[in-house]
Formats: sequence, structure tokens, C-alpha cells
Amino acid sequence: MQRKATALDVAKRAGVSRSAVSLVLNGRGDGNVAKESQDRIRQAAAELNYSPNAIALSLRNQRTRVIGIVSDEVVVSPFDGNIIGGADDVARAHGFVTVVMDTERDASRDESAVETLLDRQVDGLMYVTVGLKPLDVPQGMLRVPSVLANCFDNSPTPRLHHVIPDEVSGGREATEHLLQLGHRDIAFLAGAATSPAVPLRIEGHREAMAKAAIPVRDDRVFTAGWDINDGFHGAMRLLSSTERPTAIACANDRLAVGVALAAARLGLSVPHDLSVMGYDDEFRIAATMVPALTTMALPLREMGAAAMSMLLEQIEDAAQRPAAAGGRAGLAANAGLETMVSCRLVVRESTGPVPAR
Amino acid sequence: MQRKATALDVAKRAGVSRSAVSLVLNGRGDGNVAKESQDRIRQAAAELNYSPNAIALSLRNQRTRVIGIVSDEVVVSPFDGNIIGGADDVARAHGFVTVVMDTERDASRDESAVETLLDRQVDGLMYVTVGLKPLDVPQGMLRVPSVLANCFDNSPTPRLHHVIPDEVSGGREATEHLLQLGHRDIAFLAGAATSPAVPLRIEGHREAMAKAAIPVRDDRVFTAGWDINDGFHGAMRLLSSTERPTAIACANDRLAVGVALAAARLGLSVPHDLSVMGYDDEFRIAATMVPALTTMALPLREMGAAAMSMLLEQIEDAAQRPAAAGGRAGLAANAGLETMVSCRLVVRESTGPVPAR
DNA sequence: TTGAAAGCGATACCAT
DNA sequence: ATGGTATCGCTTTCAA
Repeated sequence: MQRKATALDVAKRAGVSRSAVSLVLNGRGDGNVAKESQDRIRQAAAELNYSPNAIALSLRNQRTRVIGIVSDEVVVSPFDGNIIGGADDVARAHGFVTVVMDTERDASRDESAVETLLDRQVDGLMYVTVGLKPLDVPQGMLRVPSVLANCFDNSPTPRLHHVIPDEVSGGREATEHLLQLGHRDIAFLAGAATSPAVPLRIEGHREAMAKAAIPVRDDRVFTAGWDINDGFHGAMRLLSSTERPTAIACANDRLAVGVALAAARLGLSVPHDLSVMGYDDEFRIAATMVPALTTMALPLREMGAAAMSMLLEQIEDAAQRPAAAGGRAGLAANAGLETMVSCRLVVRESTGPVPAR
Repeated sequence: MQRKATALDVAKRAGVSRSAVSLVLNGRGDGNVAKESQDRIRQAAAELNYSPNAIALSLRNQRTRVIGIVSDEVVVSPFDGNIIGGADDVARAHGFVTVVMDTERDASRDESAVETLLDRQVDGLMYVTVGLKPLDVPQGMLRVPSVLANCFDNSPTPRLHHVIPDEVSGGREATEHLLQLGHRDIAFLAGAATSPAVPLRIEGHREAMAKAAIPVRDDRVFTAGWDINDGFHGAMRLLSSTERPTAIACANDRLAVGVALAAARLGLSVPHDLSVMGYDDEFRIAATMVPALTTMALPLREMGAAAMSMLLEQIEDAAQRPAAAGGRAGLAANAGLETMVSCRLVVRESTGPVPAR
């Protein structure tokens, strides 16, 4: 509760001026301050347990070293969470702190969240979404360096850089894995039709099938939803017919749990009678399922890290070029506005060779 | 990228002094500033889209309206996340912003996270953990108003207020629900032995059984772990014997998923042949399981909200009594250091009447 | 009713 | 080598 020591306290104790304290503690003592004074200053600082007041620093330097993150649904999601985790790692490594505001899926709170952050003079802004989606970029994000993670600027002329997973190749590689195991009759249980990720993954699936010269049956690919019960019902439909697929690729791990449940209920063994693939490599689900799920891991932490690196670079650039040239020049010079990060196949126990006829 | 308007800009535009602007915009215009000037000021502010610089405000007022939250594992957890969500709601309603630092289960980062937050002059601190646990309180937390959520001060003489769930009654009510359905042979699949929540819930279970005058068999209560596979193996052990329990209460929902999986594999129908209970009401799991899980919901948001209210009160108190009386007086005056929040039974489809013999 | 000035904590320039 | 001073944006007291 007692007040922290200030630079003035340190100066008094060391018998020097505030300026000297500032110079020494910022490493520019040599050549400016006598060695003896330096020692006294450092000792005094240590004794008083001095560390500079970040607020005063921010006001003075006109940079807060704070990055604002707006998320549509962090708090209940291992997805957003991991993106933010990856972003935070990078930020911390550069001496930045992140403050995240969650709009809890209420898009009308976007603008005000951004304004709040802007009032606090954040050096940059990042918007993170749970699932891949187009975003109506809040106006305020155009006023400071900003970046998008897992979403993209939903405007005719995109203005912000975004980092997204490569869903097409994710879908393709998932199917390729199954193909390699000898499967020919592969069903694809996609997520909810509203997600832009869904058509992309399906596209990947079709590419893989085409390459293997296997026709894709219409009744083997459909949108189900994202939850366990959706997977369960989809699987029941797929598996009840006599002519059932030998493998089911799912658009996320919870769907795969539902599929496994259905299989168990039908007396089908996974992976012996049926191979099941997940997607996401969801924490606490995929690795501990029985059997453990083969899945396509979303590169969440990498995405967050990439987005933050990008953002920090922009901020650095803007600081170099003091208030000149309209600010966005640095970005325009970039190769493009899009960074795609690859998904990663994780092979576990829920997939296996196609059963003998 | 262009600089924001300051109070000075507004003053110039309205043809008054900065002081006038400050007074009017803070609602103390009447009696101090001419009505005419007030109008001009408000209009100028609107035109310039003025909002005060929160950093300058913080420095001036010596309060930042920022609450620092340290968490051991937010980013991948719906648990911490919901506590923080509840806390953030309350903070926002009072004009505060939260900044959360995640230590990612590395306790050695506690102190430095707290120091970082303290350097940024947070008005208060809150520590949140994923599971109930004793906490070695970081020194820095004693220097500003602080509160603990889902953890408690692990020191001979606790100093910080904490908010935790009432695990004993949670365990008891779960078992009572099963008892009411007619079950007599009830197994209890507890989590990992290291969690302090486990003995508490078991205690509740025993209380309920005792009240119903049913002896608890030693082989019906054991610690399994927290994951799907743990539930699966525990259930296989329980269900393979000819004399199997008619109900299994689990210490979390993922265990229950494992149990359901085992049941399906053994050809047992839930809830017809076997009732299964979860715990936590985990988002995206419990409600969408097949069958949907009856579970004991942890009052996460309520806990976060209660903790934040508590904290904000402390901060208010401290502000009233300017630097006087050693600061902690307000807390000591409190009834106690502990707030317990009840769990809530959520009945869905995985529990049913005991099967006829 | 209004404006001038001090001060919050730190940095950087400019005299000395 | 050293210390005084202006400055960041804002609130608040005090004099006019």
C-alpha cells in the first residue's frame, strides 16, 4: 500500500540529480556520469527497489508498449486462447504487454472495445476470432497499426494484414492421409455451413480425391455442425446403411468424438472397422480420446505469433518514420496482405488401414 | 495514424481555457462556467471526436482504473476463462479495464507478472487458477488491494480474501440426485489425487450416502485423473465385473465422456442401463454429448464476479481513506476471508431411474 | 466566470 | 560531468 520509490527518491539518496539517474538506469551513463556516481545510483535504486513508473513513461514517450487485443470469444475457447497465447509470447519477448477485451460474440461491442483501447493509447491493435471469418473492421483499427488473426477484412478493398490457416491444404492432407491407408470410400463431415472454413476444407478434400481419381459421392460430403451430437447423428446416418464408408473425416475433434460414440454404439471398432479423423487437435480432447484421435492440428500459437511479429514490425516502422508519409506506407510495401500458416497432421490411433472386404 | 485531439485543442476551438473544458466535460460545469461556453465546449469536443487520454488521466489521478489479473492457465481453458469473463463484466460495468497475464503453469513467472502489472500501476490485482488450489501468494499482491479466485492463500496466516466453489455441497448434491433416482450402488470417479477439490467432493459424496444410510464400498470410490481416457479405463474396470454399479458420478465432464464411451462399447445404454453424471458443465461438451450430460455446474462466472466486486470495494475503501491507517483495515473489518459459491445441478439426459433388477 | 499555474513521474536537451 | 527545465495531457486550486 505504501507508495513506490520514484526516480527523485533515488536521486536524493544517491546525492545526484534526476537526470543522472535516468541516464545511468537507461545504460547511457558512461561518458556522461562519473563512475562513482553511477555506482551510488545503482545501489540506491536497488535499495529502494526502484522500477520506473510505466504510466509516466508512456505519457512521456508517447508509446505505452501495450498491444490491445479484441476477441470475439476468448474466454471460453481453447482456440482464441491459443492464438492469444502465441501472440502474447512474442509481445512479452519484446517488452510489450497485451490487454485483451472480449466482446463475447456481440459485434456491436467491437467499436467501443477498440475505442477504450485507443483511449488507453495502445501502440497497436489485433483482432482475433474463434473461427475463420470475414470481419467488419472497426473504424478505430485504422488509426493505429493493426492486424487480423483468424479473420480477414470484409471490405471491397482490404486494408489490414491478416494471418489465417491454410484450410484448403488442411482438408487435402487429411484426405491424403486416409487415401494412403488404402481408403477409397471416405466421408467428409463438415462443420456448420456458415463458416468460410468449410468450403475451403471441402475443396481440399475434393482436390485430394481428384488426384487419386476417385469420384466424390454427393451423399458422402455434408455440413453437420460443430458439436458432439452433430457428429453422432451424422455418423449414424452414414453408418446405418449397409454400404458404409470405411473412413470419416471430420471438420473438428468434437464431431469425431460423436462419430466414435456412434461407432461404439453400432458395435464398430475404431480404427479396425472404421477410421475417424478429427481436425483442430483440441487440447484435452484429441490426445486423450479413446482411441486417441488422428487429427489436423490448427497452427494456433504460430498464427498468433506471426500476427504479433507482423504488428510489432509495423509499430517499429511507424516509430522510425516520425509521423511522416501517412503511416501506412510501410504496410503497402509488404508483399501482400495475407499470411497463410500450414496445418499439421497428427497421426494417432483413430485411423488405420482399410479393412479387408 | 494522425494524432488525437487533446483538451487543449477543444479549448482553442471553443475559445476557452483548458480548465473550463475539464470542468464541463466532467459534469462540474454548472455554477462554474457560463452556459454559453458550456455549449461551445461540448460541441467542439464532439466535432473533434475528443476523448481524454487515459494515460495522462492515470498519471494525474494516481489511479489507472486497470485491474491486473494473473492466471495460471487461461488461454487454453474454458474454466479460467469463465471466471475472468465474470470478473471482467463487473470491472467493465465500473469503468475498469482488466489486463491479464498468463503464466502458463509456470509458477516462477508469478512474481514477475505481478511486478509488471505493478509497474503499470494497476489499481488492484486478482489471481485466478484453473482448478481449486493453494497458492503461494506473490509478494507484490500484498502491496495493492488483491483477491484470489478459485485458489486460497497457502500461508499459516492467510492475508487475502478468496472466492471458491462449495465443493463439498457440490459432491453431496450430485450424489443426492442419483439417490433420488433410486440408485444405491453408486461409484464415484474422482479426478487426480493432487487436487484439493477431490477430497472435498468425495466428502460430499460420503455425506449424502451416510444420510441415506448406505455404506460406501472402498472399491467404488477412486481417483482416476481428469481426461477422457481416464474415465474410459475407470469405467471399464467398474463395469466389467458382473456386479456393476447402476450409476457413476464423475469429477468432471470429460471423465463422463470416457464413461459413456466405455458403456457404449460394452453395449450398455445410458441412462437405461447406467446413469452417468459429469461435473463442471463444460462448454461445448456437457450439453451436446449423446446423451446430454447431467452435471454439476461450477459457478465460474459468479465466482469471478464476486471476486471482482470484492476487489473493487477494497479499492474504493482505500481511495476514501487517503493513505491512512495502514490500508488493510477495510479488509480486516470484513466478516471473513472466504466466500463460497454454490454449484448448480443441471439435469439432462444421462441420468435416469435405477434399472429394474 | 475565467484563466494561470502547479504537479503527477520520467526523459532529453541545454546550459553550466 | 552535472543539474535545471520543458514537455507529455490532464485536473485542481487559487487569483483575478
